[in-house]
Amino acid sequence: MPSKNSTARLAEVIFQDLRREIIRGSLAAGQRLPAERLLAEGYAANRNTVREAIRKLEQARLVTVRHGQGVTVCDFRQTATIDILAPFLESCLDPTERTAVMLDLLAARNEVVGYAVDLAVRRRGPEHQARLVELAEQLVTHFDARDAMAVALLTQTWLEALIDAARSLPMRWLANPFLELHQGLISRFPSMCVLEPGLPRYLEDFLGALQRDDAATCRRLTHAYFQRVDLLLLGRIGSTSMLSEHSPAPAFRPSPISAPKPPTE
Amino acid sequence: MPSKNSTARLAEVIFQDLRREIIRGSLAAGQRLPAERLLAEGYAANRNTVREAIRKLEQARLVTVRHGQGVTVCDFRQTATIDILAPFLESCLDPTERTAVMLDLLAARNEVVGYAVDLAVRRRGPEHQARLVELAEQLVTHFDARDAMAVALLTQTWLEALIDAARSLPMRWLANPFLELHQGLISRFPSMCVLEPGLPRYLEDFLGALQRDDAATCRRLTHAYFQRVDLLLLGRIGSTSMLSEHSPAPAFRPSPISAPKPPTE
DNA sequence: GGAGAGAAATTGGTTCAACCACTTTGACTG
DNA sequence: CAGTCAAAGTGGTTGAACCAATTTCTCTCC
Repeated sequence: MPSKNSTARLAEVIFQDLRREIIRGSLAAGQRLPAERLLAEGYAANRNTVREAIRKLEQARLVTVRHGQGVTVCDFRQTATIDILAPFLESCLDPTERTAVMLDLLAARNEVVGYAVDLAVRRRGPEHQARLVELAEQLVTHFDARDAMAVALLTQTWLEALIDAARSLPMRWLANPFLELHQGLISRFPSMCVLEPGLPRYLEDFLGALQRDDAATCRRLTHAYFQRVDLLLLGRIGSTSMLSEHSPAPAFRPSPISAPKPPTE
Repeated sequence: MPSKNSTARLAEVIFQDLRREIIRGSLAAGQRLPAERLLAEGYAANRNTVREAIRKLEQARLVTVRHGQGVTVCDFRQTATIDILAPFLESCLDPTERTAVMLDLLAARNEVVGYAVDLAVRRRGPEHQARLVELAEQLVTHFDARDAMAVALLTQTWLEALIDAARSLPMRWLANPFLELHQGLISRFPSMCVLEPGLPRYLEDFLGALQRDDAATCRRLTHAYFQRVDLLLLGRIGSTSMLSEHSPAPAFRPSPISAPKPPTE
């Protein structure tokens, strides 16, 4: 395994650290972040560096910044976007909530994929169809070779091809966080790569329905296949310690700040 | 109409300006941004201020930054997330593409809402149900009073209540960009507030189906209602100059930079 | 002349110190 | 006691300087 990139940018480290504190609740919603000068001191960093981290927190809708008043933590459960998924699964300390989010995430993913398939079948061009046929062949090849990792990576490509075929920018933008999360999970947890026995059958039936422009069947088949995959995944998650990689203690403790009353909105 | 906020933060202005340039294609995918020092000079700003803007672009997945190499523009059509929707509709210069995205957006919104309804019916608690009943009453009241703006705002609240009732964090995170966009549109374009004649009937039928735990019917009713609303909206968009508010010329012109070849990935 | 080493230039990353602008606080004045 | 205004605290911006990664180019050596 390649060692962690030793040249991590300090601003990025601070951003991720504060984000983790927010997700874990150490920095609770409504609470004020320590002043930039204090944060800089706490991280042994310069104020400008801290400010870059705060800009990223702001863009991720995890804090709101008001001139003269300070930086207040948002309730990320209410305000965040789907981008928060990966760091949430990484940092969340409550295994119950993490599992619940994982279940809901998989269901939502399947819903989005289902809609993408629907669009893809109706809007695809010849080049998209050729791409899907090509990917299906490669998938079956690696499936027969029992190469779970290759199948997982190609499944990622398969999903991207479906989204390309859907020719919908909002669809792509909606799906990107899911694809990114999927990518991150299979690269960090290779054991998440499963071989679902029904894969060749799914691909065959899918392409058949695709030829008939049968969007409903394509959607149903895809939904069913990924549900079976998710069942396998959940079985592994239940039996391993996956998703329980806890990050080390934060470099900064917001100790000298007694939780102030939520600011007047 | 209140004048534009005069105390806009410079870093935020630069961020939005560069974002607009990226969306419009003046800063094309693969191209390199001018060096931070040049950007600072172009905006008559300090380099640290420019860097804060670049951090936001990076967080929005519109650029990638590499030490020693520069800032390269991403293909936002491929890499962005649904957060880009509002600025895209604001800044996109191609009316054809803007309309296409608008149509796809509404369809995707209805798909997401449909899924939220499905979850909401199955997971709701008494407090959520009471909230929906209360909102339905208020909606009918304002509908009878022909108060289109109030109906639009309450519809927003209605959607949020449905998402709350779904009790799914990923669902909430998925829906937030849509809700935010909706909020921004109705506040900036009050003419987008329509009174769909079938609203009272929809609410009545919805609550009836809710009582019977009939998720499928609730989903179908909601989907149908919002499709009718969208039809009205699209009629207005077609007949007015809505969504054609072009921002002023950018403060910065990436003139001295001849498009370099895409960097080796 | 070509390959390789190394210096120089370019670019982002970080630091320091200072000052401006907005908000809140609280003491002072009437 | 109310209003005013100074002070404190906080984010916003600036300028200069230096560090670090990468690219580019030149020079040396074979």
